[in-house]
Amino acid sequence: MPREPFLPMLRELARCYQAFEAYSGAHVRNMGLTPSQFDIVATLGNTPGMSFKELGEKTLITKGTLTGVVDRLEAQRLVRRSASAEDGRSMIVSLTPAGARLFDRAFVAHLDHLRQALGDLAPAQLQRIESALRGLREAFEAAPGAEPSTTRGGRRKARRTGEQE
Amino acid sequence: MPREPFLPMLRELARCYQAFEAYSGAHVRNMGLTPSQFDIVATLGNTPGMSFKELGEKTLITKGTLTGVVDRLEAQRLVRRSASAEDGRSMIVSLTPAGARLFDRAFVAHLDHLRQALGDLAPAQLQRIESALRGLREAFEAAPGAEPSTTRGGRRKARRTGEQE
DNA sequence: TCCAGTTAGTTCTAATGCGGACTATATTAG
DNA sequence: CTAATATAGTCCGCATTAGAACTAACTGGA
Repeated sequence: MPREPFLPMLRELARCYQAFEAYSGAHVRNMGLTPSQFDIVATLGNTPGMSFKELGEKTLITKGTLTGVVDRLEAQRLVRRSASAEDGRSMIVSLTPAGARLFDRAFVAHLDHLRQALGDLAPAQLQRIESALRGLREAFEAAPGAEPSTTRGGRRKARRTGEQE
Repeated sequence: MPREPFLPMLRELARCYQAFEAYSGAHVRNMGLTPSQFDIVATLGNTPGMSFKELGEKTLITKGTLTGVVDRLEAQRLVRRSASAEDGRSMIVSLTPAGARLFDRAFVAHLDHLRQALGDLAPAQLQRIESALRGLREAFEAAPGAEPSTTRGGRRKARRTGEQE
């Protein structure tokens, strides 16, 4: 048993995230969507649409996965692809009227569901958790060897070229 | 923009977990393992082996997934299945000598990698993060409608049979 | 003993998920 | 203008992921 003080914390991070995913995901699936699909619908709600790149950054879904998820949402007539007027490479994803109706129903219902779990936590407590998590995330992102992937965490723009440990 | 105070916190939870996965996963992949496979090897290291059930609880991998992950590790001769002497239904998974050697190398290397990101965090800070996360997890697990899955979080033992809201 | 109910693992399906190769388009250097 | 480079999405291979159905083995009570 190595006495690394951060190991129990990392274990708790994984358990906590999985508990959230399980709680949130079960409810989302009851509404006929996968968690990723719900993320997309929730992100596109009340917007005029956005590019794959922007959608991927907001939902933390990598581009390769995003193509498939949008494909399936499009097959259900919940979202629509259209060409960008500004950039010939870019596609705009937006909600169809049916998608917007689903958003109106599902998003509110999901907030209610989350409130059942988190409604009792004080705002100050939520703030503490959030800042604790932010500090932890920044530790990972700032570490040497932290690789900004093509889509995810694209904060810094193209540092050195070869960053293999 | 609904003013739910917990939404920014949940977003930060997801971002933080993904940052950890990206940081940890990239290193693990460089060693020729997937994150799940590494989890299994790390969990089995320095133990006489354990059942699928126990392994699933410790690694947070559901049993259906576990079968496939262990299959691939077994194909690489890193782990071994053997029948349990006590329970005819149960299989014991343990590291082979090659798996134990991999554990010795990879686990230490991975701890070093994690220390590069987390080594500067004070123990008190780690404690704060850990207890913040524990409180959050317990909120999800205690919420009405939180369902302990077959493998994960098996704290309560087999309540009612059909629980579909 | 016998049986109803439970549990351990496997199998199956559908959907992510990541990384890398690929195409088409944009941008920049010269 | 033209070549080199970078970017947006798609496609591919491989591995995970949840959940449900299934089989075999255990457990309890009558």
